Amino acid sequence: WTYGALLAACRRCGAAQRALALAREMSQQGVAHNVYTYTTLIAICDRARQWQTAMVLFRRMEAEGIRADVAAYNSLISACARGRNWEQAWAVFQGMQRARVLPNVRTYNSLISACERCGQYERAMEIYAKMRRAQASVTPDRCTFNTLISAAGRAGQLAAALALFREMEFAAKDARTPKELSSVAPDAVTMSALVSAAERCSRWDLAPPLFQRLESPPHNVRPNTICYNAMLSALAAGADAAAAAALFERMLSDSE
RNA sequence: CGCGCAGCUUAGCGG
Repeated sequence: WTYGALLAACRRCGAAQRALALAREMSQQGVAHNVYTYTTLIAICDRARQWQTAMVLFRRMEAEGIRADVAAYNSLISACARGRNWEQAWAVFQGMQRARVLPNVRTYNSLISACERCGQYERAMEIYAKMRRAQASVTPDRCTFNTLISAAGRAGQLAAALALFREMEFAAKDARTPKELSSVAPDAVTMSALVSAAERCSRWDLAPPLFQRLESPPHNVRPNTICYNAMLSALAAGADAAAAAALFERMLSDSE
């Protein structure tokens, strides 16, 4: 409906208050909410770090007899993840299975993200294994790997982070269609996650080669500001002033 | 023949 599009637009613009006002207006005018408007509202709670409110909305939706679909569950799991509550995220996932709603790659990515944010690297890897084993097995995408690399880096598991990156490279090499390739090819997020992982594991020496490998063929990743910041941070931690100065020059010339 | 914004996932630094 037109209200649904308006709510989505509010979310994209970060206008959470405006969206909530719109939602109330809908109710007052007797316009029924549906699974799309609820999902948008839950996603707004997600970004606003209000996982409890997200739970309330979800329950209200169910109480109104609206069946949650995979996207509705995903937005709720994501809200729990951002709220650093992996146990709640897992509970929602179990409820989803009881309701016989099939998880998709975003479901697993959000669960992995919940573990990552809670410092549960091992658990993140278990979920990764689980998603591939499931009867309706789900193919990991770039986002799955990026999140796992970040989790490994935070856990001080640099070897694991590098192994995940290698898996990613293989998946990209084995891609049979452009669509498949674009779903797994490393990107700027991969680059910053790897550089940060090297820094966190005190292997500053590995940051420049990783950066270079990502920006070279076949990956051809274009570093963005976040990548440069991650690199500068790693070089600073490694006390490599000369390399940092050189990188800074490049950063300035690249932005032209 | 494919694609086409009503909804869901990932990275750095500073504050």
